Amino acid sequence: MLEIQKFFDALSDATRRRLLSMLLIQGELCVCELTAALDISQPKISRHLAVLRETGLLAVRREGTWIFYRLDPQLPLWAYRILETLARDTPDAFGDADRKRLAGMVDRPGHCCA
Amino acid sequence: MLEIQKFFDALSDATRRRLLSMLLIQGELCVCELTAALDISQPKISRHLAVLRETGLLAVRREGTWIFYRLDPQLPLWAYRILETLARDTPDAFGDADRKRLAGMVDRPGHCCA
DNA sequence: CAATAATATACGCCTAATCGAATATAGCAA
DNA sequence: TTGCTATATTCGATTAGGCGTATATTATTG
Repeated sequence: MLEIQKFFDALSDATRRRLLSMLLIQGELCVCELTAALDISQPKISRHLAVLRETGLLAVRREGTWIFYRLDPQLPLWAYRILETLARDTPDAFGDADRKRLAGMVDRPGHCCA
Repeated sequence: MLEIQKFFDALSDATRRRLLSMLLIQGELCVCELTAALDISQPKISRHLAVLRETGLLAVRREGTWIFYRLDPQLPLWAYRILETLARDTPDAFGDADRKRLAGMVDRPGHCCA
């Protein structure tokens, strides 16, 4: 069950807010995509993903060596509402740049050139 | 201007969330009312009110020795939305008890017995 | 069985936030 | 002025959380 205190603790860090915003807008992403999108070291991304996972905000799926994260589909409505406001209505300087870096990433898993 | 980082820092503390919820639901309240409602020491309430004020979330009005706080009426929409979800839709164990204590308070400023 | 790629965790260090207790300030009334 | 009430601030101690670096794990491929 999602605890309010842990929920807001999670949101108090900018990296974690960027991760949540990306996942809300883009859907499922793997660690390497998030690392490229935010342009942040892999251990740092992994640690913050672990915090979000333990908080109960993220669901995980493994596919080979890749590990895909997404917002937990069972998120309570109040939590989802707040995350949606954060991702869509907040004047965040990062959102655009992060999505641009993701779009420019080469060799994205699941995006083979067909 | 309200900074996102400071906004979420403010929400990461339970006492500050309780203060914001009370002010959103009840409107303007003075420090002694908030102290009674939350049943928390006056210096602690004052310190957290100062944080919220400096963050840009609260507006202040003095009337004699009383100091009344309310949500800043100029709050950006995204911030107000999040606070509203917090105050109304969150399964918070404190909200009901806090309001009950406020209702039971005697000698509330501005609530003379008529 | 290597060797490599993707991801996760452990370790020390450092900064920042919170607390209780004590004290300071401001307004009002006599 | 003195005293009283409401509110704010300071102080020192403790604790939690973030960081970078290094290392461990897990799965795949040859």
